[in-house]
Amino acid sequence: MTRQTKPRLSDVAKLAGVSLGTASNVFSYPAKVRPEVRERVHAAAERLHYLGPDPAARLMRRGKVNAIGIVAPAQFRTADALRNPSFQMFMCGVAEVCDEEGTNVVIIPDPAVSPAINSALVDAFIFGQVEHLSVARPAEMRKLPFVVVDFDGGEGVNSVRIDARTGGYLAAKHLLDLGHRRFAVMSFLRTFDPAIYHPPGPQRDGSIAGMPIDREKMEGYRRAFAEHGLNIDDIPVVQAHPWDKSAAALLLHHAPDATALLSMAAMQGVSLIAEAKRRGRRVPDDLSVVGFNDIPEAQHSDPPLTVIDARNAEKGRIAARMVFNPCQPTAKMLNPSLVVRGSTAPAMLSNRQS
Amino acid sequence: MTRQTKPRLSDVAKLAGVSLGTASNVFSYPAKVRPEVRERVHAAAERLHYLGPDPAARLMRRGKVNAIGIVAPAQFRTADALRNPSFQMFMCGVAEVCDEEGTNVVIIPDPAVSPAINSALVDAFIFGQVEHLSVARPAEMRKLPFVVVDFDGGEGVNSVRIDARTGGYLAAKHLLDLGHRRFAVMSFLRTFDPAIYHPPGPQRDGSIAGMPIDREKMEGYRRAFAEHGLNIDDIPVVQAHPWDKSAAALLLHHAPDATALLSMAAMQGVSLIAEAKRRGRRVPDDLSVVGFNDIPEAQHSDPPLTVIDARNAEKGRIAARMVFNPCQPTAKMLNPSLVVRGSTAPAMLSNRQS
DNA sequence: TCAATTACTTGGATCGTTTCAAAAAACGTG
DNA sequence: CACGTTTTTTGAAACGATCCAAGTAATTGA
Repeated sequence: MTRQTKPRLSDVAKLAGVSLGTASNVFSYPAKVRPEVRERVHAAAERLHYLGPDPAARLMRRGKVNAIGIVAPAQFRTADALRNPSFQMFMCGVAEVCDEEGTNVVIIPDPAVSPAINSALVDAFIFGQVEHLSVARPAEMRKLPFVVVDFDGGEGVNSVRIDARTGGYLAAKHLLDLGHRRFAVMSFLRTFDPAIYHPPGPQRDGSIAGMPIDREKMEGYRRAFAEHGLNIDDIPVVQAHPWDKSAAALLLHHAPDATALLSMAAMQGVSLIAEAKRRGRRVPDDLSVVGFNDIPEAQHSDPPLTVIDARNAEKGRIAARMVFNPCQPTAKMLNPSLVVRGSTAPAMLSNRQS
Repeated sequence: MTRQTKPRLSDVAKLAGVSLGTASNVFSYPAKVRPEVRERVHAAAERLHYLGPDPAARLMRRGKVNAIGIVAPAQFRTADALRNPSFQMFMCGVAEVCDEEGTNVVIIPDPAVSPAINSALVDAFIFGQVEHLSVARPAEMRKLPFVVVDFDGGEGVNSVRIDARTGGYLAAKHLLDLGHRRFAVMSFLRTFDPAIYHPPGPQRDGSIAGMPIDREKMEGYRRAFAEHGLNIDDIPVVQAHPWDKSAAALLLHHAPDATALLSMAAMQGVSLIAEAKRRGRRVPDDLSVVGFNDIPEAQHSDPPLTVIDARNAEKGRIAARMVFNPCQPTAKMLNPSLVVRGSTAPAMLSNRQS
């Protein structure tokens, strides 16, 4: 007998001398089968090198895949998701729970960029940083549980998000409390287009921040500034993709006298430190920098970057648990915290007085 | 009519007044269907909120999932894979190709740790850093194409690997050429056990390096040393998990007079720089460090770490292309290169003479 | 020993598509 | 309009398991 084709459960059943149904039970509900028979079936499976029920066929009947899908943030393809440090932390959190549950993780590009989501075989979806609820349509249509991240889905939708408003507030307040009064902001640009410089001015709208969550950070900054009689509209902003290496130079060029920088992304915070040092400015002596998201790079830069910890891993864990134990849909909000490291210091007296 | 259950293709076909087969063709081979009919079917699908063929059923018939699986390195669960910087780069490379092909990526724990691989719905497997060919059994049994990484699978098995021997050689030669003569090595421990100090001695065997690829690095070091009349067995080695933060201190404690450090992992290289600075040693003035794998952290440390670039992303791209265009199985070997950054400098004269 | 109870097994229906041979329709031509 | 081609459409048979009602065997109690 040539083993041309892969063994099916029916082959195993035949060899073991039992019915297909019984063989199926051996693999799916072993308790239902007499140990002796079970043994025989396993032996037959062994001999045929049968690896267990075909996942596709099982899925078909059972409707369960043993996998959950993480959908990349807006405009991201799979590779972008894997490259992004804060999303990596989020995925790690999700994966920790999946490892416990014994399920696989599928990474899926943003549906706006690729239709791959429609052919994704998963039991549930986690939509990473969401802009519109519409991305969740495929999940709703397929009646699969899902969670949206960093977005308020409203009634009846699971969501987890960080209180970015408070995060922004804490970042700005930290610098203000250190006596800083001359600021510049690095905000988030979703696309890979060149960085944009937004000069101070009262007419700036929400578009100077890339995602809903970034607008919230900005509001947090605004509130902290207001408490010190400053207006965010008077502060220069550069909007750039998190990996745009030219952005740091652009910001430092347009805000040469700022003593404190607020970055909405941790990577840009790290770049700002590097670029500042390159320009001969000492961090934190001449210039303080605060980033957002406590990524590993923030800890290894020199000096280590002070950041707002957006608790990405925890966010991932919570999101995963939500889809694993489907219950009343809830909107969970996490509290960020300030992690003070070496990139911030009191403003020098000379700067304070200005 | 209550829409309790999700619409099936047969519902769409009925509503559109065509046969099931034709409706199927509309979604799978539109060219086979008259535009007018196609239109009608699409309209019916629209009305029923039908999202396209059920992936599970399609998979069942077609045998294609539109996803490929990346299996985590030995002993790694999914979360470990996502946390490891050099494996991240590898996965990014894979993902880039998958994004082009429009397929999803599934991350699967090492079969030795979790059986999730048996229920993984993928069209092909990429086995990340492999120790034994046996991990590929599930792929062989299911007759799915696969590639093993950093391992020679022998005849008839696809593989991609870095020439780690040359990598090790380049790293050691770089330091030797700079005049260094007193070394210490940080090698790789697969488990989370405490770091192990291996004193110099002729009896040390392969176990002082964790994976096949690490033994190759060690051989590269040995060759370079031999060219300068040195013996690797006379050099202290600490073997540690890449994220074991205590390992750097252990190494510097046991090799206080080394002027050059060779690390088999980039993260440990970064840690060594940090720990050395903490102990008041200047890098690269007093101490040179070379790491392996050009991860982002290597670029952002201070000073930036000199590394061997193991071309992880390229490795991922090649692995992915191999499983997408199944052809004659090949064993592809990549050449590493030395990336000189700020963590290495000529040995001081006083050290040279010793 | 027989009926009642319990513990396993069985066979066939089913999941929602794709596939493919065969039938039907449409088309072109003399 | 009858004929041969070509283009479309049809209907039934897979794909490889799970599920369940119904049947058979083993066990118990009297």
